[in-house]
Amino acid sequence: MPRPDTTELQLFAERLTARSVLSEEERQAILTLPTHVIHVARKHDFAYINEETSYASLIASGIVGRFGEGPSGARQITAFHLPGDIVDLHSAVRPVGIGGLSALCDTTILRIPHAAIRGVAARYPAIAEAFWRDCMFDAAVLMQWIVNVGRRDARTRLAHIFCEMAIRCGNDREVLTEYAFPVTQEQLGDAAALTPVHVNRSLKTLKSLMTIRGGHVDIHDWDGLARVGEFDSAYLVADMAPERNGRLLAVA
Amino acid sequence: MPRPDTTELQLFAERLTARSVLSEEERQAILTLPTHVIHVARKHDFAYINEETSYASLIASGIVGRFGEGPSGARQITAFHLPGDIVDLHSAVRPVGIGGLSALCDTTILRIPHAAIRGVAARYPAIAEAFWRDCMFDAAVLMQWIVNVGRRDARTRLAHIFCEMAIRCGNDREVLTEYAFPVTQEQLGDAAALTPVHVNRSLKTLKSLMTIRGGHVDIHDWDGLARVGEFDSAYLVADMAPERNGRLLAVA
DNA sequence: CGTAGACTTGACCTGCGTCAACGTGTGTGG
DNA sequence: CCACACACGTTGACGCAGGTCAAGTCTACG
Repeated sequence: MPRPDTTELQLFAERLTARSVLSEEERQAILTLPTHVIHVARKHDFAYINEETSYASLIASGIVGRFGEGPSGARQITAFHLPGDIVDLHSAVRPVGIGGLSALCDTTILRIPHAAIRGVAARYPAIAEAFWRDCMFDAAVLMQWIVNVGRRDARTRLAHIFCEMAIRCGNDREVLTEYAFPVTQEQLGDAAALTPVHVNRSLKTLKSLMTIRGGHVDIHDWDGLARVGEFDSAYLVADMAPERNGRLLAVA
Repeated sequence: MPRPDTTELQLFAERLTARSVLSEEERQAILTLPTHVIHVARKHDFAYINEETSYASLIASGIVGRFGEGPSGARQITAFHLPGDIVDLHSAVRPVGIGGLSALCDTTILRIPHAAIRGVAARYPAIAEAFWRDCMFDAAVLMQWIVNVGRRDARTRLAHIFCEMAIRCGNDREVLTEYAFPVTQEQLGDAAALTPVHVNRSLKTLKSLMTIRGGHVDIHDWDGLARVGEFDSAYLVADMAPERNGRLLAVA
């Protein structure tokens, strides 16, 4: 009888194999990772910067934001994480909180002990490689986020975020012109480095291209939105030329 | 007879061993990596986003900025790299440019073929782990950069950058109250998401805490600068508790 | 000693923040 | 089934940090 968590681990395994080449045995090793379910209510933080951890967190459902904050308490969201993401895979190799983690809506999480993650990575070098590569995709997103927050105006920033989520919600394969994105305008502001008031005003100027209502995004004009958002999906998608993503570290 | 590049590889090896535990044999494997020297004149770009590469770039001397840019040509520097850094270690596992690379001053670079990097990583799992960990330190810096650009005012942003460089120039061990940082105010602006004019004005308000002149930074009041810059070095420094940084992936 | 790139300074402008009030929807208890 | 509360969204008036434009000044190097 299959364990109840298999479905969520499968999501994670799919994400990995979309970017890296894994054998069936390796895939099975991922799917049999031990997990422990926890629930986090919306707007609750469940990890803090510089905190030491002994497990990684796989999102089963919901949305998680990683954030930093200034002494005044002003938050800056540095990344959104969706179901199937391990929000802190990096902690396998440096088990220190690199930022806070907050559930943006009601979220359920599977905790995976670091020991187990390190175990599969040690036994299967191709898995270690896949983990490392996955972390590098996240880093690519971070760089775009800096450009977004640093060099674009409010309208453009928001458009860019909605474009990015449209791709990521479609599992980096297809563009979803409609997807669930249950965040408040205040949280959008924390991500885009804007005040909630200005988010509201800017969203109105995007009305012909996209709308968000009740946590649901509708993109009416993808090309237009991508143009306004100065969005190029290249940084997100893995082209799966096997010589790029397959077992580069495997001993000959 | 030692090869001429050994000195620079040693810098890189030191950086690795400051964060990860490596055996003498593994250290030797790093030091005997094949390299090829190239020189890049100041203000010249030598890598572009989405470009495919077959080597990684170790800085022997000089400073390199990674940048993104908007369609209008406005640049945003997302990271500074110093001698001893491999600016694109991530490319070992995803050989696609994640951003442009520009020499901020005259810079000499050692190119190391991906094949060689993958070779040592495959032969020595502890080295693969060290590489991965190193990339994660860079990611931690990226997150702080987002907070910096998103949520702080001009004066604070600049102070934060000078604090970060004071630690990094001291090899993440000591705070240098004086260090070489040969960048123009325009480049500082590209990093802090400010115009050169405003960088100039903001630097003047920091005069009592630090000054930069002719590419040389003098910090007159470290505590004051760190306070103004809302700077906490925890994200940069590796505490070397061996159970955190040593050979986590080594098979028992 | 001239020229080009960096730095400086001033005057003015604007995108976004701030503050404050008012809608709107949804879930809860009576 | 209503009402009331609370969180979220919306709108307007106004202020300011930082952008923009433009004119110097300094410095290194040929």
